Amino acid sequence: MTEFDNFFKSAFTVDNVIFGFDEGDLKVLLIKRGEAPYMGQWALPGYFVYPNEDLDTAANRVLEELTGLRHVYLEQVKTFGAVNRHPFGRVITVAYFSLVKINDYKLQPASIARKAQWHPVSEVKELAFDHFEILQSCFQRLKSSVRWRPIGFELLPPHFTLTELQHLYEAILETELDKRNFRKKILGMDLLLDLDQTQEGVAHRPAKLYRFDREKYLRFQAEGFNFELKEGQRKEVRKRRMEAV
Amino acid sequence: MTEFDNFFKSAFTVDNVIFGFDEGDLKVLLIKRGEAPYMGQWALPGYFVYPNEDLDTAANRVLEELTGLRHVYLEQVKTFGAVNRHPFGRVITVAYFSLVKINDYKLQPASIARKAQWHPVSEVKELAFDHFEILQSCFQRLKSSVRWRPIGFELLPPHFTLTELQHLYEAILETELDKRNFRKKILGMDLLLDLDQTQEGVAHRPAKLYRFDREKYLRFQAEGFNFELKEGQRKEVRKRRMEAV
DNA sequence: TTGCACTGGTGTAAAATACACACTAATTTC
DNA sequence: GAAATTAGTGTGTATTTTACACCAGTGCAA
Repeated sequence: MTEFDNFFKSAFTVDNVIFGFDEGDLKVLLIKRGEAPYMGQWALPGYFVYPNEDLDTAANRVLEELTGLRHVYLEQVKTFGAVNRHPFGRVITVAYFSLVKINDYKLQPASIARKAQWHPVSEVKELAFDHFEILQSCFQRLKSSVRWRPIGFELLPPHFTLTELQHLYEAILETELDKRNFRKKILGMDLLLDLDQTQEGVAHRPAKLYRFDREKYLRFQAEGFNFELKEGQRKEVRKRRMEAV
Repeated sequence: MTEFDNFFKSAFTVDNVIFGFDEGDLKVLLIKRGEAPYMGQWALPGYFVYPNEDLDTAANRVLEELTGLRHVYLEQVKTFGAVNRHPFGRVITVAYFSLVKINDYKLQPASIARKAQWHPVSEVKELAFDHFEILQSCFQRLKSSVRWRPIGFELLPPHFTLTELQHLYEAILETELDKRNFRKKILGMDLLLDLDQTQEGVAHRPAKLYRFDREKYLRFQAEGFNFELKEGQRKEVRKRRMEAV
């Protein structure tokens, strides 16, 4: 028993914004609440942090229980602790986002029980607690992270075409990119491995398949190489400035 | 009494990395611990979050108790919750950084009692708990924030010269900037108000004084204007790449 | 088999930005 | 009035971003 035990303690949780990419849409995995408060509403998956658990571990656990996936990209974003954010008492929550390849994802028993479902990010309008705000923070963070590090690949299957990759970036950045400039930039980073394979079963000229070369990325990163994807930003700003006039 | 009360609860705190700028050095306000654990060691100022307090409020309170300052720039950075980060029990801490003008800062009774002292960031080598890691995260965040938003002004007195501003940026970014390019870029942002005054009491040609035009900044920000300060980055990367070879 | 629908794939020129670089101007001090 | 010190200023080159349009390969249907 130390002086410590006299201080106020609170419940604390992690909430995980699980992003996936499918059918050209950026999606987020939500859960239909089966209990009060906010019964029947959609919410972010989250849970209490156990006493013997680091924060990252807890976030990974929440993710794995739902999707069965481990070793996926996970990033801590922000902590939400408004006094009244939970009607039953003080709960502080650490928000994470993670990136999963939807195809890898096998519905876990837990996720069926918890009625998990993918929702296009752009169509989510309302969530339990302050989860909508949390979602927005995480989406914002994903947007800025993706410009600096090639984390987009985490959302695609191991083999993908350049067009798929571009659509992914467009979904995340909520903008349109120029095909030629995008390809120039991405290929110029020298992070893609040409697999000498092409798509099959498509009713048009098949595209080449690539995979992300993680080893090369790590080597480049150590050398201080810069992966900034600037494209579309200046344009965006200019557009907004015009609109403002 | 709800189901809630059965869950594990933990103590949680905020820690505040208070940056200041003085004598050309970026500094951080540290406290000499007067109690176990880590008695006698330097630590970041921090305290428990009260039951009726939001996180930002707690961070502001910690800051005000030490410096007497309110309404300064404050940014949440990251939450640290490793199981054993505190020897007396589980403590989760939310790290913030804040930017204060050292000249405004009046030593508060509380800060004298707590033996607060400014330390050049570059000379801090070891801190209590995981505070060194926290400091590094916050410094890193300051570095990247300062490239995107003109928050540097928060560290300078209301009136300053361009050279002072440049030294500040150099201290934060840990690099040297070219005088002419820096001035071109900063003045081009059109955020500085020329005060038609000059320095006094200096033994050389006196410099013009400027102040930051916050209103204009807010207006520009609303228009989606971009304040990126890119200078020095490409150079840095290239240098590091050379070294790596 | 031919043509249509569809998506894949490619280069270049103009504009904006980043970078490197060196001298004159104004003031104090001795 | 000479020396010392910092303020202030402009231009050319390299790099990056941007805008933009056509031919190529495949499946499918007529």
